Amino acid sequence: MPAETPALEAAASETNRDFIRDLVQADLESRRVTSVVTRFPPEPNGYLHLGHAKSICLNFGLATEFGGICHLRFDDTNPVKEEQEFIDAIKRDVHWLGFDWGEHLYHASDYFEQLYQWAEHLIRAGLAYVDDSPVDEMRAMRGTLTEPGRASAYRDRGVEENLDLFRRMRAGEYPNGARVLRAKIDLAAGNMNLRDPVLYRILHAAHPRTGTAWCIYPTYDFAHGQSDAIEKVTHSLCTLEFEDHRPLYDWLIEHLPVPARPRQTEFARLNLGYTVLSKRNLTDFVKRGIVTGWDDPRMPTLAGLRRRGVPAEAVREFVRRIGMARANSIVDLALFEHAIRDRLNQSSQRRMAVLRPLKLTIENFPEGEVQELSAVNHPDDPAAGSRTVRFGREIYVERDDFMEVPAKKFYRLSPGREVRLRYAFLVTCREVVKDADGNVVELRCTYDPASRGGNAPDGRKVQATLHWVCAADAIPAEVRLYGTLFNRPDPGADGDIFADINPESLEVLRGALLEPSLADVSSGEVVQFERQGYFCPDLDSRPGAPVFNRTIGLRDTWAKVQAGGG
RNA sequence: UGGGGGAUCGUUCAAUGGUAGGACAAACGACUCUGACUCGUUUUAUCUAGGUUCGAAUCCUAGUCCCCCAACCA
Repeated sequence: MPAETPALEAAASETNRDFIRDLVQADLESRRVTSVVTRFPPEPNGYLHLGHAKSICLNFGLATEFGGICHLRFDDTNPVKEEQEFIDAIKRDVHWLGFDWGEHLYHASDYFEQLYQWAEHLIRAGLAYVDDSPVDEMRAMRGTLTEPGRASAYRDRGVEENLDLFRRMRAGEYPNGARVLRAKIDLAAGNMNLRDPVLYRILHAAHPRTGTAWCIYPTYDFAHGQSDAIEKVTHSLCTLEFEDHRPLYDWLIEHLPVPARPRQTEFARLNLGYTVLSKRNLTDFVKRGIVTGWDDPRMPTLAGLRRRGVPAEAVREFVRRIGMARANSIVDLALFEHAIRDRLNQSSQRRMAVLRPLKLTIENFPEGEVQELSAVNHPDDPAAGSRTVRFGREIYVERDDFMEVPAKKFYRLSPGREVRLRYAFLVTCREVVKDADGNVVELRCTYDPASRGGNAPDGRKVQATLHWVCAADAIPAEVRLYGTLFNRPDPGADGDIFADINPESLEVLRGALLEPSLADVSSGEVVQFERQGYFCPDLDSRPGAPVFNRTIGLRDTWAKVQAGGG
């Protein structure tokens, strides 16, 4: 066995292997690098979403596994789109996801002076020039996918003139768009990124961090690789659409006196069914009021998921399960939902709540009497203990748990049928009370006093167990049910993403009734409403007026049977 | 039609010349004081056509299809 580096020993085996981890491992073994430095480089022009979570888990995870470090670096080179609010939100969300950059917080804007000096370096080397062409003209002269570009009249300016003009650009002598600095590479290149890409543009705009110190800003291509080099990033990981930029990334690293030679590796971005993971689209939804904000529980943003009650562990587990590859794909939403349920099933205490109440009166239960019953908080975790629930003559059950004319395979409550009320008694439906319009408004039942706790002494079985709340002490609440924001797995595939918006993505239930202990659920805590799903208090809750979000429903085999025409 | 990538169960990720495997989904069954959870069983895949080889998802050749690129966005 060859001596292993500490970094290799640190690579834990419990993590899934993928081509990037293999590459890092190989780089370590070949001593191309001696330690691992990665970075997560968000642009602060919006909130982080699930797609970013994949990148965050990759970059921070890799660093942890190989004993390296991961930087958080804001790619803040476009003050027109970037805001402090987004910087703050991004930090909050990365932390929430469970990662810590420690002291390694950086900004591309920290390097503006160095980048500027390097731009002058390129000019002196005859590898960059100031172009006065208007945008339209430059676009026209760049050629097309099949035709080469043409040189602008300014391409052969002398070094001194270029230097002078570039310095004047910096000094603020020209308006936006008047001139740009371009690299001099190859106007006939098949790769459009090499047709003399723009390195600097004039932007008279205040930057969240540098204020008005600058009026010229480097483009992504000029800032990113050099920032990686300054930070001595060993593995610069990005998504597939930057693949074409790699030759430019390498060209700049090669022609500049940078302190390190980082390498870019691309992986496929995450796509999720019935979801949009594009900051541009998400920004539109916020601006057009299609959602209530970046943290709307229907949004695939980390802030939205957090508000909805999705645990960070579930997001990490999901990312682990989807793997890492170079092939474009659309991950099944069910995989994400499974990760959420899997996590919540372990961590959530059980409670009872009735979403759509139907009154149930127990005729042979003494008027005014209240019984105290014991209910376990978690069936698989005795340490979670139990609580007391009160039971009386009048209770509420779920409307969906009653059918006057039971469908095939429906084995809940119907006239004459006996069911169990969880933790309480067996009850039998004796009579159905309707209003003038024929709507069922109340069930009159009898109970078996000997079945206290839920089982009859004679051992007879019932087919269903129902959740319920006691009319005497139930607390009213608003409950918000969420569906997907889109009504097709590939929103926008026909060109108009707004046409695919699901108009029923939010259902608000105002008459829900909760067992009293639910008044004490703290924010951030997710509980299971038995037989229904996982719910958490929303930040819209007010004293005496709780609002709960449904994080996700339980798997519902009965609903499937019904949908199948049962 | 230029350049760069990619094609493996329904979905997604493995298998790196040697038995095509896992997860999710689906179906069926067991269990059940949650039609949940859990457990068991089952179905289904190497883009096509040639070639190399004892042996090919993997290597070669030729096709087909899909994605990205013509911002002074990232």
